[in-house]
Amino acid sequence: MLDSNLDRTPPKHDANWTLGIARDDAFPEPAERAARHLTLGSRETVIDEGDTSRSVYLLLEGAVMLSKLLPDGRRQIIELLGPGDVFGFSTTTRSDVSAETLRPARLVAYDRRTVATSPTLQALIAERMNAQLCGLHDHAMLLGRKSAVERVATFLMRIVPRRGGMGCAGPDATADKVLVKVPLTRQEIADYLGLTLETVSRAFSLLKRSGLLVYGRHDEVMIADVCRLCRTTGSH
Amino acid sequence: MLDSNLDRTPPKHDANWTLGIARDDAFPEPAERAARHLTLGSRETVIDEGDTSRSVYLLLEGAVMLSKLLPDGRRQIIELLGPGDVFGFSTTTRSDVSAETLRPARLVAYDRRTVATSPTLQALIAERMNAQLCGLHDHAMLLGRKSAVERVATFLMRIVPRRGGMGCAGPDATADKVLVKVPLTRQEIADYLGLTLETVSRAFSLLKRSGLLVYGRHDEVMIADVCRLCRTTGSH
DNA sequence: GCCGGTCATTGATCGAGGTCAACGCCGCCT
DNA sequence: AGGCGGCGTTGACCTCGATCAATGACCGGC
Repeated sequence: MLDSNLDRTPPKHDANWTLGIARDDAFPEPAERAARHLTLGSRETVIDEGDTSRSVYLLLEGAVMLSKLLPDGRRQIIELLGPGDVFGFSTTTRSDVSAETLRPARLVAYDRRTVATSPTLQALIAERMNAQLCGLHDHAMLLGRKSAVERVATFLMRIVPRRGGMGCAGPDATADKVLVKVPLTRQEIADYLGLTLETVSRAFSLLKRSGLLVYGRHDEVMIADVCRLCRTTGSH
Repeated sequence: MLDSNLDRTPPKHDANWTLGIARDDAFPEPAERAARHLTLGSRETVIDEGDTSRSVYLLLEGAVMLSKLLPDGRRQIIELLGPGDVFGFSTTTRSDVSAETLRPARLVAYDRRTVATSPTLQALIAERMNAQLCGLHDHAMLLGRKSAVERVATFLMRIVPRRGGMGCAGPDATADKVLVKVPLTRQEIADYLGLTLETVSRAFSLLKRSGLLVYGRHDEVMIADVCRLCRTTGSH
């Protein structure tokens, strides 16, 4: 299914990178040659767990989620990715996770061997892996030791724009109230947090009743008190 | 992965193994000027969560565990490391995890800036990060979706020497029975698996009663039927 | 040997979250 | 408009694992 998307790849590089880490023309020549650009819509599969792949993907724009399945169908959403994040690692030639876009996305796929020959690219990717490793450490703490409400509060803090789960107390210009768009269904949030959808729903209701949350419509939530929400994550 | 087999020969630290970067008897060489060699005993702290550090550590021999604490004291053991694994990443200059040896260990600490300037070292480390990332993916699945017995079975499979959690069904030369040394207390296993020590103990007892396990003494366990144990991990 | 400390096992009970089920809301389709 | 299907909420009940507590096994020191 990855390949079906290849032919729609726009060869144009009007790509002004979101992160400013790198621009197309700044990449080492070999890397550029083996790079495939992908443009995907919302809710499209990038790769399935077990599929053969030698690519490392760099997400330029949009959002992607990585997930794994157990043989009996239990699912765990492993990681939520934003612009600049990388994925597609594996110890074999088969992907150890599935990847699906949560909204329209642009990404670049590099051949893994190519990456190894390009120090610049290697460094860029290593830098992100580093950060994502730390994110997974936090997530392991969440999955292993936090209560349902703490998990949901942590999740909400993570999707607050420009905060990334940090800096609750800082003299932030943004108000106490933030409107957040939740790009996942309750079932997906549950699979991400190691809960059931009912428990997630109950935690939302509880936070709403406590005055920490006010519903916008559809898939939007207004966080009424960011600091108090942050304090219920268990991490502060 | 952590390897509990006592007599397994550690990788020789010749030029091929460490790519010439970490030879005990030949440092400071150009690439190694910023490398510090450490030799630690069992149960020693390498670094504490929050400590300032600009180092990346490469474990040459022994075993190390990484853990995190919540402000209220809840602990999660994030990762168990064996020879060849790396740690010490962070998005800031402060370590996001604590690291403690589980048995006598030898390791090398590289300055992070040095790593960035050495493609060889960078590649070596990226390769391991890749593998450890996949390990963390598996662990997220365990923490989010597996039952207590499945977690303990998975844990045991992970510490079976030379299997690393894989290859249960293969035409493996090793017998059905394996003697495994468990280098963690029940409390530590619990903190690794997101359980309590009592639940871990009960799971052990249950596996023993089912005939999958026979106790050696102390901290040793004889796995009586590796294949059946593997099937109770939930992953196969 | 005896004693004290640490770690593991086992039992009894409790509770957070899972399961099962009913219902509500909303967008979509004919 | 009416009906349908997907998603979310809420309630009732149950279960798995947490908690509280007692006992046991082992080890080192004297």
